[in-house]
Amino acid sequence: MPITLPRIGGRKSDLVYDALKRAILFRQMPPDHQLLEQELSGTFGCSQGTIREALLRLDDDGLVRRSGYRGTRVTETSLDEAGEMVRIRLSIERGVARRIATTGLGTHQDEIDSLIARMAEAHRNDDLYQGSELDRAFHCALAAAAGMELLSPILLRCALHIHRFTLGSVEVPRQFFQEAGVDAEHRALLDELTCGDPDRAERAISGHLAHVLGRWSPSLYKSVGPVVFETLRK
Amino acid sequence: MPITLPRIGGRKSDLVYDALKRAILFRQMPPDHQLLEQELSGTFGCSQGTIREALLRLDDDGLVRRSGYRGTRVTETSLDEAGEMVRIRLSIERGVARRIATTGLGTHQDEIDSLIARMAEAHRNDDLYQGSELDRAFHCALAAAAGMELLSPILLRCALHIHRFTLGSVEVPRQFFQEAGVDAEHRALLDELTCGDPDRAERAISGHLAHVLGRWSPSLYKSVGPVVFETLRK
DNA sequence: CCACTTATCATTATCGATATTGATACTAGA
DNA sequence: TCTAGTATCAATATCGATAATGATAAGTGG
Repeated sequence: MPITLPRIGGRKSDLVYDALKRAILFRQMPPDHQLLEQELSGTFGCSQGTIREALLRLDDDGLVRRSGYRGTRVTETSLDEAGEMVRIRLSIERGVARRIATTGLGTHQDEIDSLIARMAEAHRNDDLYQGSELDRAFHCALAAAAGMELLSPILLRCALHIHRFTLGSVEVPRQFFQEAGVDAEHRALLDELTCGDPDRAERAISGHLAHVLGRWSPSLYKSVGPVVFETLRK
Repeated sequence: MPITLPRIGGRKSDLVYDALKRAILFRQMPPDHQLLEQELSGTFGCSQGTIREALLRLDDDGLVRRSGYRGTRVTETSLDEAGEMVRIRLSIERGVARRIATTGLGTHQDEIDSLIARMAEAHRNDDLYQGSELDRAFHCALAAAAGMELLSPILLRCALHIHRFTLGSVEVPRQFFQEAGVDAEHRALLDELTCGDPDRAERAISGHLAHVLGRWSPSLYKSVGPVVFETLRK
């Protein structure tokens, strides 16, 4: 019987990246907060180069801004920009939904099922960060299943900034997050997506995004405007 | 009189990044080509860490795919994915155009003028790579002027992959590129954008993208479908 | 012959030290 | 006092060497 030991090893830069990302998403590090490579290398007990690698990734995520030789700072966010992210995300995911409706999930079926399960798990454990990571991974996997892998990074980025906005300005009651429905909701979404009808699939994904956003951040949802989620692409 | 010397210094990783990017865009390194950090460090005469930094950036651009401990390879491209990039880009730029129509270019005026001038210069020198870099910077600056700076990276990425597709499968006659009209074209676009009428601005940017794409890659333009460029957002 | 372990190899990941940069405070001369 | 030049400082950027990883080939007991 294979006993589970605490995962030792793995890339240190990943740990640093995750820790910093978490801190930024939850506003423990507010916008404009400065990050020093050497200081962080002390904090995390690793070398400056490892910190640098994590910071480079955060920079590409748009969570920090690096200006050569002059330091690294946490970026700002705004309702407007989050709104734009929502619109782009919606546009991408509509296309993804339509394509999945006709081609199915292919080899990504298992991966996607597993992601839904792990998301439910994270929700049970009340792990917001893990939940948001998995949610992004889930939608990203849908894009991959639709054969739009080059779009995944864009989608990932949009979702990340949306999550950053919603997590940073938490208007969310705890019990919502623990709500058992999250699991069923994703499975229902998946059923609609694979039903074979593009219009129905598109409506399903739009509805899902509207529903979730409306609960997590009513202000952002309102700012984008409900009508945006209702119109069909074609 | 300050004599102009060849720029020495600057970040080495930038030089490496540019050189590799160019090679990928022009298909001197085809999809699936493997890039070895140590070999490249020899080629470029710098350390492995510097190469790594360049490769990380290319990875974020989506031009290469790094899989930990297992190597770095040039990614694939396809007509379908390029088409998606075009649609996303169009969607973003329409929003940018509408906003610029109402708010103007603000402090970005000079920067944008300068970019147009440098683009014309690159065209005169027949420098395709520089031309494409500046074109992306131009559209990116428009987004920034519209106050959508978080969108810039996404736009940049879309444009990059579109350029990669068009540059990689050159159906382009040389004389087109040297055509004097490129400069005037961008200035005319700018005039339309700042005319104050959102609908007109949106039509202008859509027309510009359709026009340019149609000349650079008729097949991609056709694949996306002309009608996509015609419909108004609102 | 086969499952399972071990060795080897190609490649990336990490480290600690040092070089470079850009901003700012300081200083000497007109 | 002003100003050009210089020293200092807080940062990142780079380097060369070494460690860790994953894939695969080679060996080993059954």
